[in-house]
Amino acid sequence: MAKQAPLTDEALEHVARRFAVLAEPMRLRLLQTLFAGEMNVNALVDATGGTQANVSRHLQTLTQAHMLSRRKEGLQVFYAIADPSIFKLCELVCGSLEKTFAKHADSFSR
Amino acid sequence: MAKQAPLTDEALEHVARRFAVLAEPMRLRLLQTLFAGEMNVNALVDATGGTQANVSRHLQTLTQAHMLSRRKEGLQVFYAIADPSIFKLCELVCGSLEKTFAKHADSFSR
DNA sequence: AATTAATATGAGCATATACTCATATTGTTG
DNA sequence: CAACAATATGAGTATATGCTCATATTAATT
Repeated sequence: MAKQAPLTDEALEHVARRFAVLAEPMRLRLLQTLFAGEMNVNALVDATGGTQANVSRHLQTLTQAHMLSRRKEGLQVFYAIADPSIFKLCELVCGSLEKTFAKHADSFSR
Repeated sequence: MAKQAPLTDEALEHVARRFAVLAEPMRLRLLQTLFAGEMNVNALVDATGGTQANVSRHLQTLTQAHMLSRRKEGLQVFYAIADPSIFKLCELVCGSLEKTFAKHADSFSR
């Protein structure tokens, strides 16, 4: 097993930034919706129930973090999940949450 | 492969909350330091270079999220990583970052 | 009991970011 | 070229959260 190299402050900020991108319910909702495959903005607006402006902004955030890819086709813009590690990340967190949930039940609602 | 069940709004908020806890450099620094094993607050203050007040607050946040355990022994309080999925989470994000970093290099510094 | 040590917490300020509304931009069609 | 459709963005407001300083709490020691 390799020894854990201490991360630089800069590296830590990058990691933190990445987690921050995932720390918004609407962005998670968008990612979850895109699990089914590529989709344009209007479809995402419909699927998530958000406003067009807000969805657009969140898509920008996800794209800048290289989590989504962006493909323009005429008037429409299609987004898709670009980083497959997102799947595993969400699985991990969900799984861990379930365990914690089972153990602590009541105290969990915050 | 099981079909992806759509998450409720409440579930999404829990997941987002969990990511948010990991979205702070100082908290990541604390977690990284604790990878070596249980440690008391003073040791963590020294290791991270943070102020006592700030470290204490972040430890509280991590503990409330069930990521750390807390053990009191006389005057001292010892914290340890309570959720092993943290290790994998950090590995995943770091690995993914490295790949993205390699690909996009310059555009990465934000 | 008084003093000291280790940790936690209240209050206040500064900053970041999510949301909305309106408008700009970009590309299509008649 | 005018009108329209899909997406992006500027400006402003509200809220959340991190940080610091000072002080409170808890437990040990003399």
